[in-house]
Formats: sequence, structure tokens, C-alpha cells
Amino acid sequence: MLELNLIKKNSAEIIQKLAIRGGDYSQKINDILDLNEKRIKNQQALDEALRESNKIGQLIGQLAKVGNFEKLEVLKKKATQIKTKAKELNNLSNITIKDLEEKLVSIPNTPDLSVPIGNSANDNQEIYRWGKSNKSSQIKPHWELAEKYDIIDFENGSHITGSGFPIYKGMGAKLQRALINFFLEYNNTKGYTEYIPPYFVNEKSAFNTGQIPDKEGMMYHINEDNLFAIPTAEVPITNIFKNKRFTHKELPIKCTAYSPCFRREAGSYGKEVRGLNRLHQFDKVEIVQICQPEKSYEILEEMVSHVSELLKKLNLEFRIVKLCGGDLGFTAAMTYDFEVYSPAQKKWLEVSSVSNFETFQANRLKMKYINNETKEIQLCHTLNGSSLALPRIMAAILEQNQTDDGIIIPKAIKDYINFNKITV
RNA sequence: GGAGAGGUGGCCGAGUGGCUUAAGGCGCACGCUUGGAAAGCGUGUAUAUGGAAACAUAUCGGGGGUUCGAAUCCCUUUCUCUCCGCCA
Repeated sequence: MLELNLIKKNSAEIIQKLAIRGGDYSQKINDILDLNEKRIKNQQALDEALRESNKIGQLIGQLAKVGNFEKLEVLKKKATQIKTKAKELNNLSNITIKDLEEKLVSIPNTPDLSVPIGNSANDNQEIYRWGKSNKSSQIKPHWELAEKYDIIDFENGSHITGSGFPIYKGMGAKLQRALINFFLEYNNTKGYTEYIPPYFVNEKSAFNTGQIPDKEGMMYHINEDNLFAIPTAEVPITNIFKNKRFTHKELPIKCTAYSPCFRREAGSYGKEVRGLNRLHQFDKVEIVQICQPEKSYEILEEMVSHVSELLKKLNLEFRIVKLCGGDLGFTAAMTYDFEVYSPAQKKWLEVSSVSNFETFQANRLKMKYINNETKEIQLCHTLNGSSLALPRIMAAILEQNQTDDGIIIPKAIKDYINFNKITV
């Protein structure tokens, strides 16, 4: 949620930034400003009424002490009248505030000015490319390899639950587990504290990180308890720090967590969902940082190089893409996507999305810090990224590391796994 | 699931209808003291909204009610703790 006082101060700049997403938000922003004016007027009238009523209340207290009950009764009547008026004003004020909140919540985050303008993924900017994989025509897709080596059972998974819920088996399960450990341990060495979060969250938590109201349909919902299965560990992890006030010494907060992720992915079909391309349940290791506003873009770069390191250690061909305004998520101000190459599908698969949310989440979470120099209380900036999403990493390892007699296990994870090659 | 106890400021903790934003303590900041430090002493120290400011209003888990007036009484909801039950 954007900060109301920033909208008030810099509405022109905000409209300009939002235009990077490809829409004209000036009407919405103006509506918000109008509603805010209305809100302030209401509040002032209400405060005035309450002030009067408080004064009379005090007077009554004094009169009661000296026993002047005649005058007291007169004042009581007057106070009741004011109270009635105050109640009306209060109702009016509540309606306006609700209206205002609703409008405010519907506005996406303002992209950073460096975000390229564009409508779709086609307008994203590739900023980095690394590695080289075998592109021969003999290359097999990962779903065929998974079957050949009997390490992932897509069919049985879809019988047990539905499509998009694969079963990892034997060396496949071990590889997955080794990768998770490798990611977590590497994150640990870079100062990220490990967490195991809840895998279900309530409505408020989902709202705080921006899944609601924007992406409600993407989450599995348990009606009976009104809980959402987490689409990413970002949701519970970021919520850990709601209503906190940090000192500059405590920042940045660095967290990492492994969790399964659940996504409904309604509307996906065909080759998009083939094999490990898109699943309803998948594993992911996440990194989250909370920091002072002036440091967030520096930290974004740090996180980008962190994720790059992981991919280089796995020796996977990948590229980094800076998302354009039109492809940017609702809550993000800037996002870098990491994509590994699938030589068999001849396409890039997203394995990480590293974003700076600036104050967008912190505003809903009331996550603040005290500026050491000015002593002002400001909202923190939040950032997160995958490090990494397992299925597509798995797909890339299978495809990029395939040989005639097996899949070569990346050297980087040899400490976490007790074989060098997946064989029949 | 049953029964009980409780949620007060950054933290601990007092407070059962009126000058209580809230005693006391801890912590923190500044000053005095000291060769320096500790101790000691003194002063200050919640947040949000509106306002140029003075100041005003709101906030003692959330919501509602009683009352001229609620941290304090009533209703409701939520969370935590203890005991019992069930259980990996």
C-alpha cells in the first residue's frame, strides 16, 4: 500500500511512476486526494465536538465534588447532545476512511524510475547471461529423463492429488533434498538466519504482504478455518516482523526459509505446465531482507549477486532479466528475474524473482525504524527473492547435465549427496 | 474439545468510574561527578491523525455497549498461559 502522505506530497511524481506500468492513474490518485480532504474535514469537526464534550465532562466532575447538582444536570443534557452529534460525525468519518482505504489498497506499487517501460515479458531487459549448455538435437526434455531414471512420478502424483503434484522418488528425492540443504547452508554463510515458518497463514497476513486483494485466486484456501496455504515463504517470514520498530543497529534483518509453496495456477495449460514447468506444489528456499530505505537498492544488488553465485556454483546456464513496468508484480518497485535455460524446450525457465518492495509491504505491516540521525520514525524497506525454486532448477540440471549414461550431479552439492551421477 | 487465569508504554509492572498517557522500575539519551570508567545524582524519554505552531483528538489486545465521563463496569471476539481430555 502506498503511503498516503507521499501521495499528498508528490502526487505528480507518483502518477508519473505508475505510468511506467502502462496505465493512467491520475484519476484514481485524484480521487484519493479528494477523499483525504474529506477525511480531514470530518476529523476536524469530530475533534472539535469531542473537545467540547471532554471539557464539559471535566466541569461536571468538579461540580459533583462541590455538590452543585443543579448546574450539573444542565451540563449533562448539553453533553448528551454533543455526544449524539459526535456519533454522527464519527459514522461519517468511518465511511470516508473505509472508502479511502479501499482505493488506496487498489493502487500497485510505484516502479523505480529506472524500470523500463513496457507491456509484457517481451519488453523485459536481459542484463546478464552466464554459462553454456549442450544444445545438440539429441538432448531430451526433463520429463523424459525423469521417467527414464525413475526419479519423478508425474502420473501417480496426479492420481493421488491432481496434476501439478509430482512425486519425487529415490535419487530424485535425494537430489531435491541435497539442493535444499545446499541453498540453506549457503544462505547461512552469507548471514541469513534460517526459519521454518507456518505453511498456512490467516487473511491478515496474506493482506500484509500484498497477496490479498490482488492475487487472492492464486492461493489455496481452507474455508473452515479461513486459512491460506502459503504461495511462498515470503508471506509468513515477512509477517514475523510486523508492528516492529527497529533501531539502525538491528538492520538489516536477513532471513532464509525453506518451504513448500502452493499455487492454484488457474488458467495454465498445455506445454506451459508440462513436466516441472509449472506445479501446484513445489519446494523453494526464500531469502528476505528488511532494511533502511536508503540502503534498499544496494541490498537488491547484493541479493542479485547472491542468487547469481548459487546458479554459478551449480554451473547452470542462466540469465538475469530486469522486468519492465507491465510485467512487474503488484507489490514490487523493481524486480530481477533469474531464468535457467532448458535446452530441450529451447526456452528460459524462471527460477528466482528478486524484488525491492520499498515501503509497500512495510506500510501494511507497520514495520518501522528510527532514523539514527534525524530520530524520525520511518517505514522500512522490504526485499525478497527465491534462492532458489527447486523444480525448474531440477529441470535444468536434468537437461543441462545429461549424458548417455546418466545425469551428472553438480560438484557444489557433493557434500549433501552420496552419489555423483543419476543412473538407471 | 472442557475448565480457569490473563493481555497496560521499548521491556517489566501498578492501577476497580473523573486532573491517569497512565505510578514505580528497567532500558535508552543528555548533563553533573571522575584521571578514565562503573556507581551515584539530575533531566528527558509512547504512537497516530490534523495543525506553520501553540495545541487538539484518538489509542491500556480487537469490536460494541452503559455513563456527562471507562484502562477500570457490561457484552462479544481474538490471542497467550495453567489444568483436564485427545493425540504425532
